[in-house]
Amino acid sequence: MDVAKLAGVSHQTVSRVLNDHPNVTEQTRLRVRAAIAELGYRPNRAARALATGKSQVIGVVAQNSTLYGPASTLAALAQAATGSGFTISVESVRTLERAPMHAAVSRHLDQRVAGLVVIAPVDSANEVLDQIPSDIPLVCIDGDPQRSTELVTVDQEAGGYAATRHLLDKGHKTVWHVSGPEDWFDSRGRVAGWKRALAEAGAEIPPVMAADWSAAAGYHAGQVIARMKEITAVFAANDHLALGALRAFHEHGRRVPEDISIVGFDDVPEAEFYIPPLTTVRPDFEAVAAATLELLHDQIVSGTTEGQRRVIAPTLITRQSVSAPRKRR
Amino acid sequence: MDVAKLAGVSHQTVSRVLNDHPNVTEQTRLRVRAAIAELGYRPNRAARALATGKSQVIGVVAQNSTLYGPASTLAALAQAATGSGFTISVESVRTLERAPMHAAVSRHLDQRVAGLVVIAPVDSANEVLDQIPSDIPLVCIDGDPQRSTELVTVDQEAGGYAATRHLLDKGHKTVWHVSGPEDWFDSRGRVAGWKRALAEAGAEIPPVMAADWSAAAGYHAGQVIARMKEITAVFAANDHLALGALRAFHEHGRRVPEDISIVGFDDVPEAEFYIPPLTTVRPDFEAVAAATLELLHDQIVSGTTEGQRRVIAPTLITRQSVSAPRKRR
DNA sequence: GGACGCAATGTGAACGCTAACACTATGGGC
DNA sequence: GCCCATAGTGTTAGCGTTCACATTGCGTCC
Repeated sequence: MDVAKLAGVSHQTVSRVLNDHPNVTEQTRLRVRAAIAELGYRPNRAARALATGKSQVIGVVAQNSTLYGPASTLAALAQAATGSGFTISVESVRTLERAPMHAAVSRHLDQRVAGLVVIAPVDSANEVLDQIPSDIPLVCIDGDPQRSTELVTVDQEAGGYAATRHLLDKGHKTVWHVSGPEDWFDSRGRVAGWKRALAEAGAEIPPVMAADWSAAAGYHAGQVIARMKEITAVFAANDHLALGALRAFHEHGRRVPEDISIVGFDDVPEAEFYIPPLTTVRPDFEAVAAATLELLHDQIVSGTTEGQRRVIAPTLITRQSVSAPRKRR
Repeated sequence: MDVAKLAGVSHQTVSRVLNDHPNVTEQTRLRVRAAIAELGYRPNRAARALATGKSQVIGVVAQNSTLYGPASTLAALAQAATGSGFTISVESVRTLERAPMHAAVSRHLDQRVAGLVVIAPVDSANEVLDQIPSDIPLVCIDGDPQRSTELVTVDQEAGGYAATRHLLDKGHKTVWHVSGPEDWFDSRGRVAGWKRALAEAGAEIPPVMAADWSAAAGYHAGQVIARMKEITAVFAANDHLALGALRAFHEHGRRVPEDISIVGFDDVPEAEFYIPPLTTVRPDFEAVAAATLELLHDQIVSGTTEGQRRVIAPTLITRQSVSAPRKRR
C-alpha cells in the first residue's frame, strides 16, 4: 500500500509489476520500481504463499547422514536452488523408514511447498511416494528405477559396469565385489553393472560380499579377500569400503596394485591421496541437482506430471590402484 | 472454520486449542481435537506466518561445501531442528564473501524466518552479522570468538592444545603444525592451542605450515616434512590434511608412528581406517547443533539477545598414528 | 444479595498479498 | 458517428490465521 501511494497507483498495479504481468505501461512500471527502491520495500513471502497457496520453497526429505553421496547431493541441490530463486527447506529423517519419512513429507505439505524432492535410496523410503498427493510436483532422487515417478539418479549400473570392465580389460580373470547394503538401489545397481560386465566377458561370477557403506565393513571384507590369494581384482561399492579394504590388504602384505587391484565408487575428494591413489567412479552430483530442479520446475510451471526420468552417467577416474595382474608362476 | 463448525465452537477457540492456550475447558479441548482428527485438518503455516509475522522456520546460511565439518554441522542442525518442531531452510552460498552472504540473509528475512543461523567461519562472513537487524534471533556458528554475538563453536584452541600436548607427553621435543587456511577462525584457534601447548612445555615453536583443508595440501606439506628428518611429530589441522601427509610419509619411506607421529582433527568416520589408524580430535557436532538451537529458542521465546556463547569441548581420540619418538643414535 | 473478578468463549478486524471482476480510456471498423 | 474490442488500471473479496477486545456465566467476598 505504501508503495502504491508513493507511486500514485493502486496496490494491485504494484502487485502486477512485482509479478511481471504484461498489461502494465512501461512508464508506470518504472514509477512503481522507483517507489519500491525508495521505500526499500520487500514483498512478504508468507502473504504471497497464503494468497496463492504456493510458496517459493522446495521441500527436501533426506536422511540425516554424512554419507558422501547424499550429503553431496544435498549440497548441490541447495546451491542449484539458490540460483533459481527457490529456497530449499530440509526435513531430515533419522531413518529411511516409512513413518518418519511420511511425517517429514506431511510437514512439508503443511508449509505449502511448491515442490518436493525426496531422496529415497531404499525400498521403505520409496513406498511413501505413493502416499503423496499427486497434485504436488515431486521428484525422487536415487529412487527405484522400476517406478514411474519422476526420477533422477546416477547411473549406478553403468558405473558398476565401467569399474568392472576396466579391471577385466587390464587382464584380470574375474572381479570380486564388496557391495553396499542390499536394500539400497545404489548397491543393487552397482551389483547389476558388475554382473553384466562379468557375464559379457564370460568371466566367473563370484559371490557378492555384502557390507554397508563404512570403512569398517570394507576392512572386514578386505581381511577375507586378502587371505584368498587367487583374488586379483576387487570392485568396492564406494571409496570408504575401498579404503578399509586397502588397509586390510596392507596389513596382510598384499600390495596394491601389484598383488591386487581395486576400484572404488564416489571419488571422494581425498581418494586421490589414499595409499595408493584410488581408481574410482565419479558421479556428477551437480548434474543430478540441476536435473532435479529442472524436472521440478517443469512440473511447477506446467502443473502436470510427465513421468520423466534423468539418468546421469558417471565417469571412471583412473589412478594407481589398478594394474594388470601378475603372471602367476 | 470447518473444524469450529463441527465442534460447535468459534474459530478462535480452535485456534486456542491449537496453540495450547490455558483458558480452554478440557471438555471443549477434546471436542475440538476430535473434530480436527475427523476432518484431517492441518493448520496452514503460511497463514500463521502472515498473522504472527513469524514462521516456524529457522534460516541457515552456510557455504556450499562438502567439507566434513560444515557438512556435519548442517546435518546435525537439520536433525536437531526436526526434533524441536522447527524446519530448517538453507540458503547456500558459493563463497563466504560479504555480498552473497548478505543476499542469502536477505532472502531469509523475506521469508520471515523465526531465527537465523549463520555459519561464518571466516572474517568476511562474520562482517555481515553487523548488518542483520538486531530484532531477529541470531546465532553464529564458528564465528569470531572475539565478537559479542550469540556464538556456538567447537573449542578449537582446546583441541589444538590437546593434540599437541598428547604428542609432547609422548616425549617428542616439539611438534610441527600443518594449518588450515589463515582466514578461518577454526585454523587460527587450532594454531593458538598448538602454540600454547608448546610454549607451556618450553618447546621450540616451529614455523606454521599454512595449507588449505585439502588432502592435496597435506600431501605437499608432508613431502617437505618427510625430508626434514629431525621432525618426529606433526599436528595436522584436519584429517584430510593428515591423510595427504600420511601418503607423503609413506612414499618417502618414513614409517608412522615409528619414525614420525601425527595427529589429525575432525575424526572423519574413516580416519580409523587410514594407514595407520589416525589419532585425532573429535568435535561434537550434535552438541554444537543442540546448543545452537537452544540459544536460538531462548531468544525466540524471550525476544532478547543475551550475548551468550557456548564453546563445545572436543575429545582426543587416540589410535595408532602416535608413539614415542625413537631414541636417536 | 449485590458488586466484583476471572475463566471461558465469541466477534470483528487485521496480517500482505493475489484473483476476479469492474471500470475507463483509446483506437479501429463499418 | 457509433459500437466494440482491448490495453491499462482500480475495486472488492478472500486466503487461514491470530490479536484485541467484547461478552457471558459463575463463584467469592463483604
